Parts: sequence; structure tokens; C-alpha cells
Amino acid sequence: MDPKTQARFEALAAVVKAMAHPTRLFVVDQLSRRERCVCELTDLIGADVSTVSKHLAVLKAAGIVASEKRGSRIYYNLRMPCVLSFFGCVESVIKSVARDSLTAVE
Amino acid sequence: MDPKTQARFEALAAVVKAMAHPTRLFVVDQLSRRERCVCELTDLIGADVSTVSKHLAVLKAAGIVASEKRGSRIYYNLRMPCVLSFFGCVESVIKSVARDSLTAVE
DNA sequence: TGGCGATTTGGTTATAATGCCAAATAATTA
DNA sequence: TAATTATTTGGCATTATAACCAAATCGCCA
Repeated sequence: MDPKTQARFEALAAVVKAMAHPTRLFVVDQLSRRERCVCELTDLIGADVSTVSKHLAVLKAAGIVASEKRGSRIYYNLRMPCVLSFFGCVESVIKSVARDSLTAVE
Repeated sequence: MDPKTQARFEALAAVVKAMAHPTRLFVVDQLSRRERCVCELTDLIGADVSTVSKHLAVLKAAGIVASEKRGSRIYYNLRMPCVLSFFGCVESVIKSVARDSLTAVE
């Protein structure tokens, strides 16, 4: 694989990897509805705040979310207008697998 | 997070994780053009065959690709019709980041 | 200014992922 | 059948992730 192609797929993988965790996908889903502060997300997720904070840092480093400080809180928002098609695509794979295992049984 | 939601995002993450590697994204991209045998993919990638085989196993376990044996070769094909929108979405995040860092300099 | 709520960072430990080599399997052909 | 090509599997060393706790920061307000 030539270096340019290599670099391209590494860049793509960096973004995909940032999404590759249940908690981070949950965060993305939540933020697709409205912005949320860390404390709200922490409540919704039910993990240690530091854990949530680190997940948010991963998403932010990939450019998937941005944060804005207001008062003593930091609000995160989604920077991924295509989030619906992304989730839809991934769900379609899951559904396809489910369909196949059904037909295999029948 | 309730168990059902948890399970949903774990299923999503399983698929996303399977895509979260430069080599595997490259494979998916190649297979979006046409099916390929392991030996062809190995040539294109330039890694050990066993490494490529394991990447293919990851994609297959997630339901992203399927394989078909013909003669002494095994051909892999893509089972993800939405692959274009998936890549497009991820690329849009990358472009958005690039745009932002440009405007930050200007 | 002292303390409180919100958030990040450092440290540690446990688990998972990656890549190569060597060996096992399978189909093909000489 | 022996040799050959194609692919997978097991094993191992290396590196990366993830989660929690503790400690450090940052803003806000009494």
C-alpha cells in the first residue's frame, strides 16, 4: 500500500476508532438530540466522571464533538451532521446479520 | 443506562470496532469495488498473509463481509450496501476538522 | 478569600488488539 | 502420492484501551 493511501486510511480509522465504543456511541446519540454537559452525560451513563471525561476527550480529539464552557459547566455538542446516516448504516449491518441467522434456522 | 440501551450500543460498537482499523477499512474499500481473494488483498496490503486473514475474520464475524470458496481460493465480498455513505460521513468529519484548523490559522 | 460543584489529569491495573512466525488444513497439479 | 499454492490457526511479544481512584484545576458565590 502506498504511503498516501496508507495515510488516508489511517485518518479514516482514527475517526472510526473514536466511535468504536458503546459509551461513546451513546454519547454521540445523546448529543445528536441536544447538547449536554459532562454532569448530565455522567448521570445518563452511570460511570465515573473521570471515565466519561476521557471518552469525551477521545471524541473531541477526533473532531466528532466540540465543547463550550458556560459558567462552571462544559457543554458538549455534536459536529457530525451525517450522524443519522452513520447509525443507519451500522444498524443495517446488524439487521442483515439478524435476518441471515433467521433464514438459516428456517 | 438501562440494559436494553446498553445492549443496543454494544451491538453497534461491535460493528464499528470491526471497521476501526486502517487495513480493514482498506479492505472494505477494495471490496466495495469487487470481490477479492485473500491472496489479492494480501498483495495490495503488503502484510503477512496471516495478518490479513485475521483482519478478514474480524470483518466476517461482524457481518461486514462474507466469503465464498472457489477452487483453492477464498473470495471475500462486501455485505454493506451503505458503504459509500459510511465513508462519506467519516470523510466529512475529517474535512470539517481540516477546514477548522485552516480558519484558525487565517 | 474559603469552600463547593464541575471537570480534567495522573497513576495503576486489567484486558484487548495487533503483527509476525511457525504449523496445520485444504485444494491442485505434476 | 509428493510438491505446491492458498488460507487459517496457535502462540507469543508488544502496544493500546479502559476503568477506577486520587489529586489537581477552574469558576462561582457566600
